[in-house]
Amino acid sequence: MRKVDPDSYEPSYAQVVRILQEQIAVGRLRPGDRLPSESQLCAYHGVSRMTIRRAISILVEQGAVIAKQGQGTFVKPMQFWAATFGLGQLQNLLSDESGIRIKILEASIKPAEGRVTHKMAIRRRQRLLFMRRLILSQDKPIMYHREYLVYDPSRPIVESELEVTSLRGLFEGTGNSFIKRSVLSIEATVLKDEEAQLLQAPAATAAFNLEHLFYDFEDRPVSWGWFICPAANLRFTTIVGAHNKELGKI
Amino acid sequence: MRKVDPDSYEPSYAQVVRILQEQIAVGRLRPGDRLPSESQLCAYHGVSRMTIRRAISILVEQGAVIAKQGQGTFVKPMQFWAATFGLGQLQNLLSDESGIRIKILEASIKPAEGRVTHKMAIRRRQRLLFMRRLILSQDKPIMYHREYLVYDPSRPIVESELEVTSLRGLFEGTGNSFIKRSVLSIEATVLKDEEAQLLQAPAATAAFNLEHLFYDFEDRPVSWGWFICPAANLRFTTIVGAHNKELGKI
DNA sequence: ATTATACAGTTGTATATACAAGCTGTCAAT
DNA sequence: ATTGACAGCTTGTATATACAACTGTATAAT
Repeated sequence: MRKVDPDSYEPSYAQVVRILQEQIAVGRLRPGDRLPSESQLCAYHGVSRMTIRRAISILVEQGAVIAKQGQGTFVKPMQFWAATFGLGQLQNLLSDESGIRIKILEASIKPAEGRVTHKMAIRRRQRLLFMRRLILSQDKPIMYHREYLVYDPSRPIVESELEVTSLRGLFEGTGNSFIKRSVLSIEATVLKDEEAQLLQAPAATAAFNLEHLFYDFEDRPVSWGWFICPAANLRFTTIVGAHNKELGKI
Repeated sequence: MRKVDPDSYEPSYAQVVRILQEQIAVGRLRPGDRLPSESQLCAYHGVSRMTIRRAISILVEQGAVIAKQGQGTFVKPMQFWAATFGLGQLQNLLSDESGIRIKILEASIKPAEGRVTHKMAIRRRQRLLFMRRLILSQDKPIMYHREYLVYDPSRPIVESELEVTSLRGLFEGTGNSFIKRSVLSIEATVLKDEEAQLLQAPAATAAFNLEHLFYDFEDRPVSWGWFICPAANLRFTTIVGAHNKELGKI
């Protein structure tokens, strides 16, 4: 079993993390097994207990092990529910920055009606900016975006949104610093006729519907919208459990 | 501004975390702002630097702040891409443990053909157990599951799977300890005729397709399957950015 | 036999200390 | 004006120490 090399450029605590991760990934340590106690690891690796604790606390954060006071630290079994899917995958889809273009289909002022007033917590008939965008990759449409924006002179969000023509700007862009948090929601849907036509997809195609609701620092909604992305363009993948990156990214 | 109370039951480092989180959630600290330096926080709260560091490292883990050596620690802007969706939501759907029942539609031995041999990395015509399950909630079908399992006498996974009639067993259940990791993938699909009939849904309904591929500790695939869940039954939601749970779970 | 007590071993919290590494501005030498 | 050295700040790594909280076991008292 490998030990910590104090002369390595890699910090001691990181080495301990890596070594323990490997032990788990290889199966030397199996779910339910107890790790060596902190003092044992100290003695073995020749580092202080705080360094060992730092390493183990990282593994606890990752969800790889669980520490029980008075008993020891144990390897966690794979938790199906622990799986998480990140929007980073969407980013991959749109990574070829250059080929991405945004086409604005509509930008009009509408009075609020129906669901919008409720979702955005505003008065009926208050003026809203309604936008429809088409995200193109190599001039082929891959996503369709509809969005309501509050129209408030004191908040220059609308103006900055109008300037957004790159996808980067759409998310990390100008309006970003006005937004404190956002509620996101993913549904599975079937393309409506209008959507299918715009996305140049056959009718009744499966698609993801990513709904977003942005709030400013006063906790007022500022934007409500949806991204429609045909299933063919998007897939969320993740790995849960022990996996060793070095071992050939299995 | 609140200080750490050394007499509280709550550990000092946790208090520091909470206080800083509140400062961010309330907008007292905004994206891009620099936090007080560690030594300033020490002096203010009357705790040691290690305690402050521990608190800050937790915020760094959470992605709320970013620490830059030589410069300081800064509040992170909301990162759209940082959003993650957990399968825990699925668990909610199936939380009313009692009402859930699993109906086995089929359990037959088949020789491997086509895609399966590739996905599970086995020889053609090797014997596989093929299962079809229907997950019912209050006797109404909500999910449809198809799965291939390797049939290996030395690995008693198949036997344990056959006994699974509760959903808990399906995931956290008996076979769990044999599985080291799993690759999960979510797609949007449209129900096929067979699926729609089984799920008592109209044809051409939108649905999620959750594909899973389980590996054992020798990194051999042991199970490949899909959950089909109509969109009406499932929705993934998450919050990204600064949110204050105490502030009325907005 | 049952119940306390004590003890050893574990993780959890907290402090004080030292030095390394990185950034920025100031000031002096060129 | 440019360059270089340095001081003063920041976060990063690592150690040694002390005590608290918890668990399980062994031992002693009842």
